[in-house]
Amino acid sequence: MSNGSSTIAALLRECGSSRDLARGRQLHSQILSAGYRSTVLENSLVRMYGDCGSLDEAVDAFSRISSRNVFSWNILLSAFAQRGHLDLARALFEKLPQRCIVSWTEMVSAYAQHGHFQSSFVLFRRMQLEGTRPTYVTYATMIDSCAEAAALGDGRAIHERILQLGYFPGILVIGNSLINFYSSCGAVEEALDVFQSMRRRDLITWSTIVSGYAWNGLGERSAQLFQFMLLEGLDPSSVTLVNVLTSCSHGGLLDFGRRLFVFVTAEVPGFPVCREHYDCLVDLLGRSGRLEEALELMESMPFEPTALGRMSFAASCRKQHLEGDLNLLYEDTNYMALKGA
DNA sequence: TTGGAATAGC
Repeated sequence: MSNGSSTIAALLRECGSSRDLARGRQLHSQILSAGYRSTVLENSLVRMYGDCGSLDEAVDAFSRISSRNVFSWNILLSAFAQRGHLDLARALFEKLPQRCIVSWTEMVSAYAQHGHFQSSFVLFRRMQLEGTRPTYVTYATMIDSCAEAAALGDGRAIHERILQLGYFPGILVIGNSLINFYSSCGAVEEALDVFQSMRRRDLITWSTIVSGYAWNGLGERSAQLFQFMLLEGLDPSSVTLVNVLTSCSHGGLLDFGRRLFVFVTAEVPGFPVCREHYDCLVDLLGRSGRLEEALELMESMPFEPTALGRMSFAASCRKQHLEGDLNLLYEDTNYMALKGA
């Protein structure tokens, strides 16, 4: 019987990560008709609805839990926090019957992810004053917060603390966050120092450092590191390509980005090319001032551009203060953007 | 069972 409910919990989890609300609801009614009742399962339902973005149903499922535990509360908090309902999340947080390190970290992380750098810092301090010890996840969150705010000094201080606590170089995600932090602040040499002192590196580590160089306009070194990544036997994932192409856009690396796209899609067997990659390419061309090429690509690519892709193209046109012929092009795409949005 | 993995222009 408990076997059955753990299988259902896993299925619910799948629905959440693929945002398959319809299937989640279906499972929900199956659970009800089978008469399954356990807090684990009820918590999984709240989580599924939260992950699918249906907060009303998450709240409803929460309110029906017969005996709520600390997991139930944290899952609800996370549903509010991750959808950006910071006030709701905060109110819940201050009433929470039991508050643990996960609740604190979730709240700190929510502020960081939505650009409230000060609030995340204040809460991080309060948490320690109230006697809760941060874990490495909390520190990784704080490093992300500093990356988001480009707060080089604060991030360095946290880096120091991380070293004192011994969370680096041993813990992989701490290293990954630090690389992201230093390169977001333009401190690529420090990002490389972190990269080199890591004991273990995964695909995220490599793609973060490759992106970091691209983001800062250092195409040669980015390309070099990308080669090393392949030599290490790591295949770029779909996310890696989006990530690096986006960084190329930011760093103005038109040639590297274009070559990378061609290489990966042609040379990596079974690489899952999707519309997001084409959107990135359109964005890269647009930002590099190649508006006509971007438009050609939009018309010839094997996927319909997404609303985001169209918007980014329209933004490139607007940014370049188009005149003459290109004005027409702007009108067209603006129209497309409006239609697509 | 809950919080670390990502898709980043201001």
